[in-house]
Amino acid sequence: MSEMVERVQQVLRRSGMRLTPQRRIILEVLEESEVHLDAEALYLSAKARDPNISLATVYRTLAALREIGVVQQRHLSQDEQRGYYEIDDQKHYHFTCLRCGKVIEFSTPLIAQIQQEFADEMGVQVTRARLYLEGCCAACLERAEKET
Amino acid sequence: MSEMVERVQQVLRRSGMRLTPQRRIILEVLEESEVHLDAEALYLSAKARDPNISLATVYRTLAALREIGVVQQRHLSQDEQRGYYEIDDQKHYHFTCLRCGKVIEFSTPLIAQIQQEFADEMGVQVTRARLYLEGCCAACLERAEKET
DNA sequence: TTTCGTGCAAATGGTTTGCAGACGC
DNA sequence: GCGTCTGCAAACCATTTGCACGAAA
Repeated sequence: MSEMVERVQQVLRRSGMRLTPQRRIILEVLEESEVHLDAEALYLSAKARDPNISLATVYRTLAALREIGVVQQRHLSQDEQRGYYEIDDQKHYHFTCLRCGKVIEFSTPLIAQIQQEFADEMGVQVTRARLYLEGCCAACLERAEKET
Repeated sequence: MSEMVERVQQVLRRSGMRLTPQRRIILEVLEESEVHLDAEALYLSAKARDPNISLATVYRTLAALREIGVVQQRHLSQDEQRGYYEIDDQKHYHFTCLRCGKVIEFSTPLIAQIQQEFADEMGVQVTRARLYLEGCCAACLERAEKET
């Protein structure tokens, strides 16, 4: 069992929840995936390991994992209402190419600074920051250039 | 006619679209609203001025306005899939209190810096940045304090 | 008089839920 | 055994769409 899955088991336990085979599969798929998965994609990958798993279980597991802070839901583009899911390793952010859909992850210390400054100024507590950049990736820029 | 509405009319024209009474009402509601509206709330406010207006028209208008860059759709909390809409005045961001739902708008020059640095580093073009902070507002922090 | 926009109602699609059985502690 | 979890199917709800009519250039 991966270190991450083990950690999640602890957290689940503390909330009176269980690490079932289905939940383990979903965690593994999330952990191994290179790309950002929506519920349907996650369901299909999970189904490959356990043909009996149901989409409802995927959603319920995602809800449970979000509740305990293990998984984050993303809205990668402003024009999409579907959710994408990933293990919450906190401090990384996303750039989405509006042309080809490619997603690039990045990080920056400036977000922590913004968070800090805003919290100090307003007397609030900031527990999460989401930053999404959108635009056109290098490959698409190049392709657009050629077409001109 | 407000300056903003007039400006929008130009942009609509350029795309072969019209500024109908319904669209004007929706723009006015968006412009005058203090809070962030979802489609349903926008529909109700618009209906107060024109009882015949339909929810479908609200959605179609929002889609049109987003297409020409006049309106932005927001996902104010990670746990909500419903969209909230506002006139796109670009450089301001949102803090949402997860306890009471209060939304605070703010701005910071650091986002422009992040955008710039990322674009330079990766050779991409960044056309939009969305930043959402979530946490607990001052009032809710205080209330929580008292309850302890 | 052609094009674009609207209202209505029905369809869509992602997500949630009720229920009865299965499983883990 | 008790309480949690699952699969299935039905329900939900925000959003979209087809269609026939209405309005604007």
